[in-house]
Amino acid sequence: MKSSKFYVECSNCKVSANSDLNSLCGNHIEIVNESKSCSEYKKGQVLFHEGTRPLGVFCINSGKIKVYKTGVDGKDQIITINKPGDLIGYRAMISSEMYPVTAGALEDTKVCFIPKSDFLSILHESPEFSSRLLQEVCKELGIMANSITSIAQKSVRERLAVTLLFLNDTYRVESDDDNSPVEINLTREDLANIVGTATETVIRLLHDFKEENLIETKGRKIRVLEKQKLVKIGNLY
Amino acid sequence: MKSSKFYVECSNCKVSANSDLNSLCGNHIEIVNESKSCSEYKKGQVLFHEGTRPLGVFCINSGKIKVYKTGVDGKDQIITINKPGDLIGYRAMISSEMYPVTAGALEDTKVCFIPKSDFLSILHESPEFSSRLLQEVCKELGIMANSITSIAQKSVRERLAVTLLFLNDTYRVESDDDNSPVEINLTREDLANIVGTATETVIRLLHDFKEENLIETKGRKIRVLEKQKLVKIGNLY
DNA sequence: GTGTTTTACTGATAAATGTCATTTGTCTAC
DNA sequence: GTAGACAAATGACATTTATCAGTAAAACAC
Repeated sequence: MKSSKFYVECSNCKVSANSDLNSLCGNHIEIVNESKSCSEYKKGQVLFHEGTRPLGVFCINSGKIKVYKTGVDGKDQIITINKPGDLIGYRAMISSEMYPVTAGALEDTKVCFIPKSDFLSILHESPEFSSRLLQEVCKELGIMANSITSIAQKSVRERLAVTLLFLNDTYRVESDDDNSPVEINLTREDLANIVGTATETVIRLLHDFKEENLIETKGRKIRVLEKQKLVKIGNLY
Repeated sequence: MKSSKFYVECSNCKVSANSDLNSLCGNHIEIVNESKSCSEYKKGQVLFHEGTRPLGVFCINSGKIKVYKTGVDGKDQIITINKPGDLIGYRAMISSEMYPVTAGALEDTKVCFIPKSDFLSILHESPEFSSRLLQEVCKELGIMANSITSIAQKSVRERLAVTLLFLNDTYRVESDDDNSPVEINLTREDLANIVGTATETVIRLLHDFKEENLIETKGRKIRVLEKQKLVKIGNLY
């Protein structure tokens, strides 16, 4: 499964700047550092499955994770894409439920795993951390409300435009400035599973966007050329 | 605006059994009781508007509140319906954002309003309460993920069946047992705004359900007759 | 109760999107 | 580097759902 191990010290992990874990004090950081295990997931491998019991929390060190839900007909709906620094898998643990979603690697990804007992005890001991998580989760609920409205009301063309802009940010690497070209590397099927439509529909609309010179493609890779025009198409006021 | 005042003591408020506020200790309950103000909103009145700054938290005493987001074309998407005991309006406050949604009364509704400063200080002082809220919010994120998948993948007929089952629970009164008839009292437009479709489509599908003897209607009121069959239509495994 | 406004309902039609089948191209593992 | 597998692309078609227009009925305010 987990193909290989790697090792980082939390204290000098470069993703900590982007992580909720950075609200922990030195003492708690040390507990995390001692109890965690680091491993690499190959593209396509699953971190946890919908319907299973949470055993701990994952902190992404490098790579990208898709968090999705599989519908009755077997089609996946991607809920979020997570990046280095993000914590995943803690929500169901906190609400004492089975995972409502599955998490899988979109590319080769390094993650640290913090066991449930350690995570929960730190959560209880550190008001700073739990307050930070509460803020985070409240913010995400606003984002989700927005997603629901978007899927319910916008056309597929609009949603695809919005999604491309989102992915353009997600796939941007640190070093890039805001307008440097970004290579979005996702299968058309994953893209369709974010937008909430059929793969063929995405392909046809990407073709249109290409003809309108809004994007360019190279194999499966997509580059956004005209952000402003996509903003307009997406009806993002 | 708020047409009339009423008064309840938190200590003998009968909704507290269903409220997250019941995790507060006597001391904190007293602070809430002192600082809160109670008022009644008439059907159709708005508690807070999308885009405005949160000033406090509402605790529903009686009635029902719809929480919705208005799309660019002016159509509303209802995100949740809240009942007595529910707290609303705290999320944006916690994440220090403007309200991402609007809250309006679906029927004449009594609410208590707890000012921001009092609510936030209690949140910081009471680990039990903040932990309870965190659990609550995490659970809701799972529900939202489910909603997104449902809107993205299910047909309108399936979603309407699911929504009717949900409303059947929401409109059930305490005293009723699980199988007593429930009167769902919502405009067809609100129903469409939950399902995420056009009003006419809802009307046509309700007509079908009626012909299939799954529901009966009396004016605008809807009664669910065959829960099990709706479960099947909704593809709720 | 009565009048007025709002909502429910019906039909006809158009538009958007999904589905299926097939070909072409690209990725990946050996 | 090449074979085999997998993904992208395209066309034809079916289906769902939205939109518009108009009438009937119900809810609400006085």
